Amino acid sequence: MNPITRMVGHYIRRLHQISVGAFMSRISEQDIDLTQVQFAALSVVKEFPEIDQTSLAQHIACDRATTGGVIDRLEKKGFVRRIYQKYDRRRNLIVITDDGLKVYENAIPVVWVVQDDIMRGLTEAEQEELLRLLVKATSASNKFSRAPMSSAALPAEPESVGQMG
Amino acid sequence: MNPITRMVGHYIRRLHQISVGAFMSRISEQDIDLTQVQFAALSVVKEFPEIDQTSLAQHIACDRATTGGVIDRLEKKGFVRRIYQKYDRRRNLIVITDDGLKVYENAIPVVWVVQDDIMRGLTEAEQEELLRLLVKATSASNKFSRAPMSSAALPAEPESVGQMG
DNA sequence: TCTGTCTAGTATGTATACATATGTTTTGTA
DNA sequence: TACAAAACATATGTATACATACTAGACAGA
Repeated sequence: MNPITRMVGHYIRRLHQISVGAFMSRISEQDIDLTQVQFAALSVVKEFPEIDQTSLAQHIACDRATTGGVIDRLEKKGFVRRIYQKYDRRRNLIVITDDGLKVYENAIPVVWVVQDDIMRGLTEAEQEELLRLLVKATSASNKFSRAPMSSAALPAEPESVGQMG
Repeated sequence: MNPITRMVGHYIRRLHQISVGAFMSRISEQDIDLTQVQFAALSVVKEFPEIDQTSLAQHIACDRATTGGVIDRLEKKGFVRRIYQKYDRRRNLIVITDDGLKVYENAIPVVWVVQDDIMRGLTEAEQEELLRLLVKATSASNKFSRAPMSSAALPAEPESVGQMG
């Protein structure tokens, strides 16, 4: 048997592919033009109006360069706007548009369908356990990634690791 | 709390980032120039000498275009060679080089360290359970991805995957 | 005020990941 | 044998993902 079939990383990569594929498949069915990451960004921008890009990056667990690209594409579609300020000209503040809000709310039900697609091979108890273990593993290993999720975006894990982002 | 914190896809993406980050971190410590996917490709090429790119793609669960790029980079580093044939000029057959074999074998111990990095926040029982659920979920949802893993690359008995080291 | 440091965003380059299209070659079938 | 169909690799374009480097701006201490 090939060694890669014993690598947990291989299955994580695979499940990520499946997750992305399922999202794109289900979201296309509804004629919605969003990716998984763009949806995550929209949801954060909706919850925190006038958030700056660096804070947004921490919430969606991307680095600043990647987040800039995500915002570029969302802005091009008219789903968010950048607000340029006077009192701190380094910062862009991001806000969701009416179109963005509409798209976001239409996409929410899709998320739960995708959730089921990804884990449909598991029993209900297994689904809950997988989610629990994913949350636990990501919280514990947060420091290994260059773009760690912000503690604000983590579900109540007081001893979150220092940011490197 | 933000809805993305309840999305399983978000944690899968996050754990994938962590997994890739841990691999690059540990592999760099050993001055080895390989990515996770390149390692997977090497391991398949070593096990199946003169494999063609499409079969390789199925084993590492990438599409053909991506796999072509992976082979390009491995070839540029001198870790694999493409063999162009006469009796079927559509196919490239891939073989591992001596350098590739050396690098591959040096990288193997790193994989188990990474395994531990990724799941270090979990108990031993939880680690086995996570791996089992990942295998089960990926097997069940295989059809949702555009680049499904070939059945040949899937473990015949999921239980055996849980054994590490 | 000046200066060094920090921060925010961007630019560039590399690596997956995949859709779609193209071109070549082989194969199956009429 | 001729031709349609399938297979294989590649080309192009888009989207994460991140390292590194750079610019501009803010800020704190001398």
